[in-house]
Amino acid sequence: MEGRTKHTMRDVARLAGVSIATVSAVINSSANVSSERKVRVEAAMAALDYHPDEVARSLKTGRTNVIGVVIPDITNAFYPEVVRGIEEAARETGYSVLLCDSSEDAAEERNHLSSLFSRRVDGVLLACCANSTAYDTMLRRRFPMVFVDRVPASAAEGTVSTDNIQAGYAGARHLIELGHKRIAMLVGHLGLSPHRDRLEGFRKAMQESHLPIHEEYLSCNGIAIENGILAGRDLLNLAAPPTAIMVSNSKLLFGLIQALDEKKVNIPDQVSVISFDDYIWNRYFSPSLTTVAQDTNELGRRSFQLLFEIMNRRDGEELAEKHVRLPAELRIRTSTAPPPGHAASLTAKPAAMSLAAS
Amino acid sequence: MEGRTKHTMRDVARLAGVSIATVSAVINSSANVSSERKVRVEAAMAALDYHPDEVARSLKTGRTNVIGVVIPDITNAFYPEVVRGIEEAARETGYSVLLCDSSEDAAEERNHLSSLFSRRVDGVLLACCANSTAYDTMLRRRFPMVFVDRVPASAAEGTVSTDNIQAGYAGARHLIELGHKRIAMLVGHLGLSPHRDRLEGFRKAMQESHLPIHEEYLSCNGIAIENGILAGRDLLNLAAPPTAIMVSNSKLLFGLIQALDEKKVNIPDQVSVISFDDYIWNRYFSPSLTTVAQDTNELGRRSFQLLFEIMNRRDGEELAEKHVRLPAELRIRTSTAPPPGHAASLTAKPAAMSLAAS
DNA sequence: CTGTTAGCGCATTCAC
DNA sequence: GTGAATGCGCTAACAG
Repeated sequence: MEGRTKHTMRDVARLAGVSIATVSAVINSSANVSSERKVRVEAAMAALDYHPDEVARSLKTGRTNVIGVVIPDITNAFYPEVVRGIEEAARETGYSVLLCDSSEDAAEERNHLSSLFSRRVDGVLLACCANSTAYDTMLRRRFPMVFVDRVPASAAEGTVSTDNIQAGYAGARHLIELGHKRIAMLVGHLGLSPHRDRLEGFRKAMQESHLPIHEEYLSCNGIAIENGILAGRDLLNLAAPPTAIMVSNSKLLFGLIQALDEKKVNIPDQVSVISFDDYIWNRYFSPSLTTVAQDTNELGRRSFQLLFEIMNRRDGEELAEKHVRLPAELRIRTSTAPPPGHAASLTAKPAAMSLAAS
Repeated sequence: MEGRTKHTMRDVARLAGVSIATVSAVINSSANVSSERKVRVEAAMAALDYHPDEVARSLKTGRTNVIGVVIPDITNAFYPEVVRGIEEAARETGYSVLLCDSSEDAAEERNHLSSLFSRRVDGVLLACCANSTAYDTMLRRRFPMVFVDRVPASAAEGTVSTDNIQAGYAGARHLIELGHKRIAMLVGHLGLSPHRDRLEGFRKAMQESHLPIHEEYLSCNGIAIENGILAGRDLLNLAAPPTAIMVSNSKLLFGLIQALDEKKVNIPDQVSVISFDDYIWNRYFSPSLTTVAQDTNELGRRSFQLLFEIMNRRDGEELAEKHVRLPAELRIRTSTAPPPGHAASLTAKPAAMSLAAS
């Protein structure tokens, strides 16, 4: 075998002394082949180091067994975990993953979607970026697609996300139960459903407790570190700064921590901090970080499963579950505490770790 | 346009009133087509929402414009940054990325490699896991392949990695210059080239300074958090515990921090800690973490570029650069300090941030 | 059970 | 410049 010689089914058939169709049959176990011939074919395949050409097979069958995954930023620690879940589920089902990073850019996203379409992937998983509209072209083509995490309001079906309203609610409840009344939130970007939803949950919790929401306590300028720094500084300069801050994203969190550090503000003595998405390092911060966690791996798995259903459904068939919504889980650590000067925190002791079911 | 209707070049040709070959020519700008006909073809393509079938094209041309990327663990924060570099470089060159996660499992890696081969990707980027041998099958097939980060000793060409010997040396030098003499290292896994190389650099620096290396100061049991916890506990239980610890991996670091925390050992007053690979959160730890950083994005870009060369070289042609080695950069923060009881640290003040060139 | 045959959609000779 | 014909490697429908 000298190197990368191309061998086709013809070669295998010839060497095994059978027809091409027989080779195809043993590869796909699509028809019954006598075990004697089967052995001969397998021996020939091994001898020639033959591997079926998936490209040719795809052209013939019209399926590639590849899905496209378009995410806004793989260096955002949230997505690798989702991708892992997708990849695992896909692999178990015989699919490969074409990974595309849109860099939070709508034009790039459009290009990727178009490229994936041309490559004839069987379906697409999309976490869309702000101002994205590329997907409706795909939807109009009846292209199998599922939205993950970042879900457009217009999606009639095929969405998988954490219940972010619940997540925002759970985080805010925790702070309220600790006795906080002046609670701020670094929202992130209102054009992105997770952020928008978390704010909604926050509002809901505040209203339920008849707590005022000061507009100057809300910041929705973006999801980068820089936004966190600026928003943090602004909050600390307020005449009546908040006693607790909820941050809807880890990058914003880093910015906030930096701003807090500049002013030598102590967590949690002077201000409590709670963040979304639980990363492994959160528990190694000091103080360790209270967060509202998502099951990122499950998010990935479920989104593949839903896509799989869509890819394989019969024409016009309805989905058993059009929208998958996963529970969020509050993880209490030491970055949240009763507000300064607050009396005993007995009533504030939370009863359960998970508020998802409330 | 009712949905996902299949349109081929035939349809476009018919609508434009030209032949199939003409359509192909305008798509590939492979031949001169009169501008009048060109416009007609383009209009027809737009009207039919036609997108060339890359599968068919690949079958015909023998190239897929897809590369495979096999990494051991996408949830290891190191790899997403590498993948980002790869993806950017690939996209700029018109390639897509098929992402495979081997879960640090040699058998899984083998399956992925085999699958990628069948899918006729044009080349593969591989960060191999321990005990991996699957790649030599690919190499024997003369399959274009480049090793990234984790490089087998046997690779005759096509490797891209950080100079980890230098990295280990730089980290150890920093500790030595601070005045440390009892220095430990959580090595990770000796079957993985980055870890092995960092240990070598560590040894080199110690020997240069005539400092002894106590075998009980070295731990090479694995790269998981658990290994870090156990190794950390062992070190602290020693009669003469180290005054500085070098950790070759972020997961080991988390484990070590946990062990230190259990014993209420203060960083850097009682023990200095230095880690490899600089992640965004490292500077937000308290104390902020001194690390030896790699240029992960560049690692990705360069590995794609090298693969690109290999994929496109003429038969037997030699590579301009067979092995790419990138410099590491020491980033000094507050987790490293002179050892307890050490006199003024004037001599210990490091002169430059980057020791890469030393 | 096995072999023959006709395309899948496209790029690419070759005649015109 | 343009168009008709051939085949990339495979599957599936059919004939033996």
